[in-house]
Amino acid sequence: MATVDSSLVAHLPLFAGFGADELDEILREARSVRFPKNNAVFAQGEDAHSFFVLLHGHVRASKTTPTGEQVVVRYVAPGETFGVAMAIGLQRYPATATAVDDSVALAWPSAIWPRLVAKFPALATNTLQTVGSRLQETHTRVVEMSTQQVEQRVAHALLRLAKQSGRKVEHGVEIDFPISRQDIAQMTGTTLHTVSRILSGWEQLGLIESGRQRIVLREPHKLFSLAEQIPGESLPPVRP
Amino acid sequence: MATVDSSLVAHLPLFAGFGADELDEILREARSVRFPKNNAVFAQGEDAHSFFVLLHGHVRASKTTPTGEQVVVRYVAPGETFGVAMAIGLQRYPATATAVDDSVALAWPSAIWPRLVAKFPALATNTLQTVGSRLQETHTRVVEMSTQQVEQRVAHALLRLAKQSGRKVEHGVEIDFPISRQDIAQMTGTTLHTVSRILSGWEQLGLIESGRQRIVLREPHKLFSLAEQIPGESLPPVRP
DNA sequence: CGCCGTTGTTGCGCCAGCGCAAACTTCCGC
DNA sequence: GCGGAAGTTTGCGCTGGCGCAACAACGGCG
Repeated sequence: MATVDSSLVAHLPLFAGFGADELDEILREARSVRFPKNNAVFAQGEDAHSFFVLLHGHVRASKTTPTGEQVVVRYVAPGETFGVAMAIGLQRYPATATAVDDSVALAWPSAIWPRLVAKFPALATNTLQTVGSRLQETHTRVVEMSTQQVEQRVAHALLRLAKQSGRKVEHGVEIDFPISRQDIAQMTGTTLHTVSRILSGWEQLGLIESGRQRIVLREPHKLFSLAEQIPGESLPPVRP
Repeated sequence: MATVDSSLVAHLPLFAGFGADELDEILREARSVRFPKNNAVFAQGEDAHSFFVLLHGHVRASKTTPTGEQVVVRYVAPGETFGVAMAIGLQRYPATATAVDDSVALAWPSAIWPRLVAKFPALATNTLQTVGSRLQETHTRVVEMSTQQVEQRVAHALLRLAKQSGRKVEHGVEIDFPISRQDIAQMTGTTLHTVSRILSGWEQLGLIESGRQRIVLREPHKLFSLAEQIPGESLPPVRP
């Protein structure tokens, strides 16, 4: 297995403050793994054998309830760490990770985490910041679900996805991986029917352009004002 | 200012793995602060000057939206850390902390966190576990809000509060601090009206006993089965 | 190139829970 | 002991969004 070029990952938050030598030492312990589109990286409840840094592609983390409903926890973009169950004191993965596109990740055995952290304490503080940010984001999501209408939550979700994984295209910003109405429903706590209706409405208004598992934001700014809208205020009419 | 007796806090997760000497050294940097009932410990947006360990009492952490709505993030029980904004990379507190009862906390200046962590790396790993658990809990909350009815969410909320801060009383388990219908509504993403109706219903059924800012769970087990109930199934009738 | 599974759209009826409003109870300070 | 503030209860009407159902469009595969 070819070693990973440290210059590719040196700038990642996980490795902030590390010198080239230290980085090499850490990377020597990693293997690079390829996950074809729609394949599982790991499954909820499974023994947390490894933790990962995503290099290419996109990974969806989702939780399944005892009654079978699925909720999307987050989408992992390149450069982000995931599967850090061991670091936060879990023996098993609390969610399922699925590659939504052909993806490549670095993987370390969870078992070496304690040793790595003992030798490189900055790993712990860097991970603490990462997990802290995720806690903030999840709190934001709780606040949104508590106080906003479905339409606003969907708008926020799209804007976040575009910010995290948006790609400039001719007519706006396209979300850079396949995502269905169902996925968006599971991110925002609603049904695919409602999401479909909302997106159809927005397409009518020219705010977005969408197809099968594909969404382009044509008017991110208008979408943003809609996301912040107080229910009752209405969007200014669109010029035909 | 009297120094804190290390035996009182030695067992806390934050200090797991520390010897008496190390603990003393850390505690020497702390001051003990008293917060009367209904006083703020810190406010959302304020400079994150300190982080805390709660010794006595109960603290509510809540977030306020730009439009003025409040959402309760969590209740802090004795022994728990809170206000660790600095550790997760924030300059300002992301929420407001209010003592809901007369409370006492240890406080460290946030500024010394980097120095403490450099000297005692276990602080970082311990905090990582704590923040990780909170992330799990918050995810659970998102899943509940996405998939469950209001009644089930309220039941779960009460059970969690009772588990965390329950006190055995004659007729059941009482939540050991003043909590209003409004507070529960802000924890579960509903309105105080709906919470009031639900609690009244449960009181009729003899599941709980409640008064002003006071709730006793009389039948935690029945409440639990109600919390897990698939909507549509009904609770077995109560014997008169 | 045609079949089939997956994904998306849309109409319709219903209801859980919200918004509003008003009355009541409990607690606390003076 | 009184008055006011804070918390709670309850009725009523409305509606956002869900559940169901049927259909349409797309794309991958043989």
